[in-house]
Amino acid sequence: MTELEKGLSKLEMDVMRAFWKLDRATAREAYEALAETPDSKVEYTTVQTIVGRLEAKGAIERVKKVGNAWLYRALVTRKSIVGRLVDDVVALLEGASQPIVSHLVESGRLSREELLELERLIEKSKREGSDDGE
Amino acid sequence: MTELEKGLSKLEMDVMRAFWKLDRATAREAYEALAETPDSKVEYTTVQTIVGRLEAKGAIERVKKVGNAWLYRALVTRKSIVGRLVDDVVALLEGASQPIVSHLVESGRLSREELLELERLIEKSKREGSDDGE
DNA sequence: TTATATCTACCACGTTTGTGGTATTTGACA
DNA sequence: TGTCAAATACCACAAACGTGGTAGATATAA
Repeated sequence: MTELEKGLSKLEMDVMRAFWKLDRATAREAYEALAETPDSKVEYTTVQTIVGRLEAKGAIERVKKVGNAWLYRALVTRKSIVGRLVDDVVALLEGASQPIVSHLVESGRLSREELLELERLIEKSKREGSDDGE
Repeated sequence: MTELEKGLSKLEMDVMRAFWKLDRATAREAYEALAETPDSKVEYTTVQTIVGRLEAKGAIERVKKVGNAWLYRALVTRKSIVGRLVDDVVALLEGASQPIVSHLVESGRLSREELLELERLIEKSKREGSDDGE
C-alpha cells in the first residue's frame, strides 16, 4: 500500500479507469474498455503488464479466477486518486484553487445540473465552515 | 513546441512553478525557490538538468545573460498547464467534473472570497451558455 | 591580470514507464 | 481425453525521469 505513495503513471491511470468503470474486470476486459476509447493504441500484452504492475503496487487485487483468467477489482478509489491529483494542481497554483473551478466553468464542462448542485454545496459550505479565517 | 505535447513530469512542474512565481529567474534562483518549499531535497545540479530539459522542451526560454548566468522565463502559461491537468482529471472521471469541485469545497480549499467569486461566475455562466441542449 | 567562485556544458546511471514479445499453463470443448 | 484458444508468467528493451558529478568557460573582485 505504501508502494502507492508515489502515485500512478498516466497509462496506469487509464487502466484504473477501466476497473473503476467496470467495477470488476479481467485484463482482457480492461483492455477492451481501453480500446473503446478513441486513440488507444496499446496492445493487450501491454495492458497485461500494466495490470501486473497495478497489482504489485496494491492498486488492484485479484478477486477470483473466472475461466482461466483472473478477475480484478480496484483497491484505490477514484475519489482518492482524484483528490490527490487535484491537490497537486492546487499546489501548482500556490494554494489557489479558484482557477481550477474557473477553468471548468469557462470551458463549459459543468452542466447546469452540476452548477445547481454546486450552488447548494456552496451555500452549505458558507453556513458550516464560515468562521475559520478572518 | 510540439515536444510539450506529452506534458511535463512532476519535477519539471515544480521547477516551472519557480519560473511562474519569479517571472524571470536563473537556474540558481529557481533552485533557491524550490529549496524554500518544505521537503525539497534536490541538488542545484539536478535543477540545472531540469532547467535544460525544460528549455529543450520549449517550456522556458533564455532571456539574456546576467553575469555569467542565464536568465529564463516561462513560455507555457500556468493557466494552460492547469487546464491540461484538470482536463486529464475530468477524463479520469469519465467527463464528470463536479467531483473536482466537490473535493475543493469539501476540503475547505476554497476561501469565502473564492466561493463568492465562484457564485458570480456561475450566475454569469447560467445566463450565457444556457441553451446548448440538455 | 590573475585568482576564484560560479555558471554552463556534457556526461553518467539507476529507476520507472511504455511497449510488446515468448513460452508455458490451463480451461473448455469436440 | 486430447487439442487448442486464451490467459498468465516472465523477459526484454528503449525512452523518459530523477539525480547528481566533472570539466571547462567566465565574470568579478583583489
